[in-house]
Amino acid sequence: MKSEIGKEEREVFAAYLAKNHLKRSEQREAILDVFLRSERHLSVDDLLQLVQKRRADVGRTTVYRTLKLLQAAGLAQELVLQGQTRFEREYKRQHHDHFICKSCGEIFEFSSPEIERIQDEVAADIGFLIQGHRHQIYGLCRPCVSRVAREEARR
Amino acid sequence: MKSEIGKEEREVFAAYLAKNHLKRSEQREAILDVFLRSERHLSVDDLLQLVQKRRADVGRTTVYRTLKLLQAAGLAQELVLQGQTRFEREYKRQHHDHFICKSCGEIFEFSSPEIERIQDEVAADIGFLIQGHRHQIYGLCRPCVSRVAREEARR
DNA sequence: GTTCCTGCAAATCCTTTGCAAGTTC
DNA sequence: GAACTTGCAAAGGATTTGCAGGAAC
Repeated sequence: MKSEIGKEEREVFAAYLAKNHLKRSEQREAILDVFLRSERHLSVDDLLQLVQKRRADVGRTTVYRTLKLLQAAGLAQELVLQGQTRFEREYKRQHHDHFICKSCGEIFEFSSPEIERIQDEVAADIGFLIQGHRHQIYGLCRPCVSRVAREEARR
Repeated sequence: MKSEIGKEEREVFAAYLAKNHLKRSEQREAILDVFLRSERHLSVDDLLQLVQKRRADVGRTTVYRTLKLLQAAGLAQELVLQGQTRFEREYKRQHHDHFICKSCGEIFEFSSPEIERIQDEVAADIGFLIQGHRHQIYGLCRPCVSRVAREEARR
């Protein structure tokens, strides 16, 4: 079972390490495994805590260092949401952007080819070569909108 | 002359201070003035240096604190571009987003009602109430694209 | 006079780095 | 054995906070 999850990513990581004369280690594998199993947008602390459940001796420093490797290998991507740095899987995932609920912190993903198309047009107008983008929408998610509405009504 | 620039913003700031039982000070006025005169996207350091040209005794702490007030008063807005915190004028400015050139660091503004419209649609689909957004596009600006192309050709 | 501001130094928070000991190749 | 990795502690950078003295109301 364990070996099924993220098999491809594991190979990509192994290849990345090999290509750069780096070594595998139990810590790196544990971190990658936990990272791949979590579908969420993890902070360094989230990841550290999850990893430490499995191996209590893994240090925060190693998590930071491994995340850098995962990014370099194209497996992870860093986002800064509401001032918080988070990481998500990147490998072979469709590009997407984020809604962030300011009330509950929930993060929703979205993607819009139409928006991307318009971006390209705007960029072409000023001769800008796009290499990447970040698009974050803040507000309240449906449950929080309802909750706030109820609270308002109660006053 | 001096009194003409940002007259309205000065009034907004004065009103904000009054409403919150806060006091005016020469430092705050100097910071606001420098901030309003600069059309760029300033880091705290940029702003500090500019302010200190006028009043060498203004401390970094005061700049931080005043920027918080300017944000609360709706006069300034914080952006995080390429990991750098910057501030720009917000009062009565049309909403806009940013292109950032990774090579020269130049920042270009853009706005697209069409993108905003699509955002609204996507948000409506999931019942999300939009309160704000950040949309940043990274890449190379026209001059840098040309420069890079020339450099490539020379090899 | 009371309340608010200011600058400094110290404290925090997040992240990176130096290093000695342990692993992988 | 050589080269790389680890965790710790220390260093860094950015921002905030405690506080005593100074300014605004």
